[in-house]
Amino acid sequence: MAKNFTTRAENYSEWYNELVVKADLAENSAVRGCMVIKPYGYAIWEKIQAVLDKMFKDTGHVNAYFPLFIPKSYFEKEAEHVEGFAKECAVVTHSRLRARANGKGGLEPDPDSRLEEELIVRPTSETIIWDTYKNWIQSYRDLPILCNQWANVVRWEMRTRMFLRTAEFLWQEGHTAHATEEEAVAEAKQMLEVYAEFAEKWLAMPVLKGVKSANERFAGAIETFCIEAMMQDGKALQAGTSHFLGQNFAKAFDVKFLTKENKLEYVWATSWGVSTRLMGALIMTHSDDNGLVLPPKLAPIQVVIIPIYKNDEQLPMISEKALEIKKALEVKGISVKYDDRNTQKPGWKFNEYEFKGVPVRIAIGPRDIEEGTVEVARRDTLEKEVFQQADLANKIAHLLENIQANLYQKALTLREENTHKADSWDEFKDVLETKGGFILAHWDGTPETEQKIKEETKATIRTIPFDAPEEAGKCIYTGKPSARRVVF
RNA sequence: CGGGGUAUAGCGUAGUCCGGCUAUCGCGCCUGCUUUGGGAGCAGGAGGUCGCAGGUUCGAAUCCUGCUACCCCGACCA
Repeated sequence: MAKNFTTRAENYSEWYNELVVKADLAENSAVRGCMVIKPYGYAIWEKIQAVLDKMFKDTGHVNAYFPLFIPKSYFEKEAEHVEGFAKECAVVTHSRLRARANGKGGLEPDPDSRLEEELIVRPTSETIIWDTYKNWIQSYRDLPILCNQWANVVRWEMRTRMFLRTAEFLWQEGHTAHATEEEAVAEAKQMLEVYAEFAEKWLAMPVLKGVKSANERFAGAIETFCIEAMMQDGKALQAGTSHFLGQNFAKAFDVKFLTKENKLEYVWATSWGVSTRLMGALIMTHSDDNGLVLPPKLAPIQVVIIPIYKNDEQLPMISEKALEIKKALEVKGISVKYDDRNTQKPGWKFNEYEFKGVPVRIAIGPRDIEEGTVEVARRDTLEKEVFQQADLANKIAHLLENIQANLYQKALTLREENTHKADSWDEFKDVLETKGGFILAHWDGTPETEQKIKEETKATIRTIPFDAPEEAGKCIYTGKPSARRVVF
């Protein structure tokens, strides 16, 4: 990726922001740190929702909905959890407004309406869900509970970025309750697999599956599994997490059940989530200087047809052919937009749909009508080719598959080119400085060492990969033995 | 929350140091004509509490004080 998307974009961040604006995905809201997701951006989110929702249901989950407000005291019940989220909560203190007392006009919270207990706008729903689950669970026959919630959450972040970290964001959060530790761990791992499959097959984004180190773990979890992707600037992005919560929340909310053997035991828990950040990942993984590049499987518009005509007499004939093509494509399940607006010129439209990342563009004009052809342009390579109209639908369907595969391969190649091994402290620092990207290195497994490495180099352990080969080595920092490499 | 920066039309900006005529220019928008295979040309037109609140001054976008919002870097995070 070059950095000349616009003359103003001086770094990757600016490039990304420009891209979001030009592709018409979202804009900053008047509300601090929040964003407005525009119709085209939301269409992508709906697609993500639809696919994930089906995958959740295929793995036995059901949807439910829990309250937006959480009583403050719920947070106080799980010590680590409250510590993790306390600094970024929106707090509701009053229930009504009144005219300002100083008589200058305007409104102020009515002091008489002060809430006895403040309500927290959910930053995540573990607490209120576990408070609810307590009432749902008495016996092993009530387990497992496999619920998912599609919702918005609020985290009062210091610094925000569209899609990647907004004060309010949309997500799904799964919360499950199990009778045994093994079952809960299996659930957490299964959902990570679901996320990884979604990322790779739908987003065309290769991910590393693994475990978070203790320092990076979710507040209140025993183990955090994650998928990590590499963006085009070589930086890592956490694209999804799945947590094994052990019995922490069951103990905090006193959720016990009677086993077959009539023994009272605490329930085992998991939670897992992905958010609108996935859209940020999608943008940063594939886009180029001409705008967004969407993988065909997620594009709200997969094919756009643009008529080219000199005068209004030519249009009906072209439209007839274009609509015929549109119909043939739609029969194949391809989503097609025919843009016959006479308010914009063809060149303008070409640019417009490139900004929007539409995978395939078909242009059809008088010349094509005569010769029985169309001009087909693919967004990923920007190549144009003349296709015969005969059997066009099959050719386009094939092309879409081809683009999907190509995007994945391109992203994978980029990751591989930017992943290096380091076997000594000097080599580690050198690679970090000169190459960046992911570094595979040995680590002694202690939080202290991780912390020291972070302090000295700013590098963090992104994940401890599941599929890392067993390989004896020495920690790059302390020289102590290590069984496998981790990803910095 | 620490460091740096910015705020002028829908968007991007000039002007601010050194106060002074009707606040500059480009994109976009509207009207008309000509155009249409890669962001059209010409002509005309509409659009402004110069972030907010005070202050200094004959006079403030410009100087002073306070506030707010946004952007970048860091810490934190999905």
